[in-house]
Amino acid sequence: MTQGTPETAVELTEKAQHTRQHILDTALSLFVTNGYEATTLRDIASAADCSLGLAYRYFSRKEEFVLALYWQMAAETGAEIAKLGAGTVGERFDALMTGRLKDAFKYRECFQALAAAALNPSSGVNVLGEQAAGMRAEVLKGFSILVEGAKDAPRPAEAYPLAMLLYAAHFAVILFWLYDRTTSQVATWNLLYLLHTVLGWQHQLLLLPPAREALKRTYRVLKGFFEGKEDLLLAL
Amino acid sequence: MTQGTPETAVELTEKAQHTRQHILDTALSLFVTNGYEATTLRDIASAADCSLGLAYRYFSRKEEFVLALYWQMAAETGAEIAKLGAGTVGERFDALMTGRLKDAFKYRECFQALAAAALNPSSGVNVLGEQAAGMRAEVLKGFSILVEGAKDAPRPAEAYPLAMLLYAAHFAVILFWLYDRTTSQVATWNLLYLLHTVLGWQHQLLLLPPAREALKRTYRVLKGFFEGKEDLLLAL
DNA sequence: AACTAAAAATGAACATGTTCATTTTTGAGG
DNA sequence: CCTCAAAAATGAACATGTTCATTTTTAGTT
Repeated sequence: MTQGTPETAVELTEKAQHTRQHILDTALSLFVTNGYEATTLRDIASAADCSLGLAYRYFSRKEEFVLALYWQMAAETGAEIAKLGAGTVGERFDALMTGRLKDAFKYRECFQALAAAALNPSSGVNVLGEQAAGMRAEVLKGFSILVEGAKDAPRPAEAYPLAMLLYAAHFAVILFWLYDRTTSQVATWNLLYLLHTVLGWQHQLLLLPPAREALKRTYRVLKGFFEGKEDLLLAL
Repeated sequence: MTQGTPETAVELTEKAQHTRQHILDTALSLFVTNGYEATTLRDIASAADCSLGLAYRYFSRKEEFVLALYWQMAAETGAEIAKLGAGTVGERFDALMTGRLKDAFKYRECFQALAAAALNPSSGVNVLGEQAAGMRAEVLKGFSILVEGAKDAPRPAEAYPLAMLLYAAHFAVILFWLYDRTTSQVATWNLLYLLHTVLGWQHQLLLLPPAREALKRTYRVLKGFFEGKEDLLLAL
């Protein structure tokens, strides 16, 4: 609910927490004013009035600063869903994403760097996979609530698969937004509105067996993808 | 059709071409054997029997090596589409992507690095945008042919929008594949099969006005996204 | 107060991508 | 064969992310 490093093995003393937070705040503020790439770790250390080595005591790589921010935002997503007003799945998803992206705007460049790092499995930054499993489960639960609490919720059997689909869509939209070069990210807002429309068909569509079957298959694919398991059920 | 740097302003002499190609080949082979990250530019230079500086004469950054590879594969995509057998849109798309991904397999890690760089607008590597416009147009034309030559091609008005959708889907599948941690990328193959199924509905679906409208809107969103223009028609 | 082990903090050293001033090679013209 | 400017090639120097051996501080115990 607060910030940074979930499921970290090591406990930090109160003083360490303070120092860590101070360095993190300094770093984020430098990122916002000067940009992520342009901010060197020496800049951060000197702005935070500490040594280079100390920054590395708390953040094992540069991306870790943004990762801390990401954890914070991911955690907030659950809370935001809870605050969502009544409405259809489409409306709730739209409202959620619009809000989240607006919040993230000032850190857009930071998240670009994070996405780049996360896309590189060898970078050690894992937004998906192992360590993130807890957070993923939590956000997924949030999307379940989003679906189940909607006016046009599908039948129970389809609710969780649909939630998974929205979870994947939420990542896709974030990626789209990060790389959207249209002015004011117009394309992203149009995409969200389009999704709004298409999600409006969801309830009717899922009355048809082929659509239900496709959703189930989509669910299996995404589950395999996010969990990264070998998924012994190979095909079909 | 051959390799590297399309629309490069500077002309290279024959000797320069040779040297460049030699360095590129050396680099790619090192990438494959030792991995992209583990291969330093000093490794490349020494394996290619040249100085560090010379490598930079031909490749302004490390990612440029993989970018050259990417251009080559993107160019081949057009040729692969032409070779595609008869079949439905779904079958042809499936066959194309399966083939392309199998070809790309040995460079998977390289492309991960490239994707990471490409995702970072500040990195100067642009797989989309300006310089890539020519290649994009060409590949898009390829997808048009894929659609129009299919047994279940939609009506002409919908062909190009559908081609654009496939173009976007092809990027999405590549990204999915790059980050697919299931064994042998099973999730990706399942995804492709799923898309195969869903694309099988395309023809019937596009007889319905709402679906046609949605496709048209999707087209507009994607067009804006890829061209990165401000797209004055703001909403709806 | 003295001692001490753990925690916190330091900064020099390193690796590697990148730049650049300089040198060497090439090849056309006289 | 000589000249010389352009092309090709060099390698030292730089910037910055990262590591690590070392020093300083902290806090609990005697």
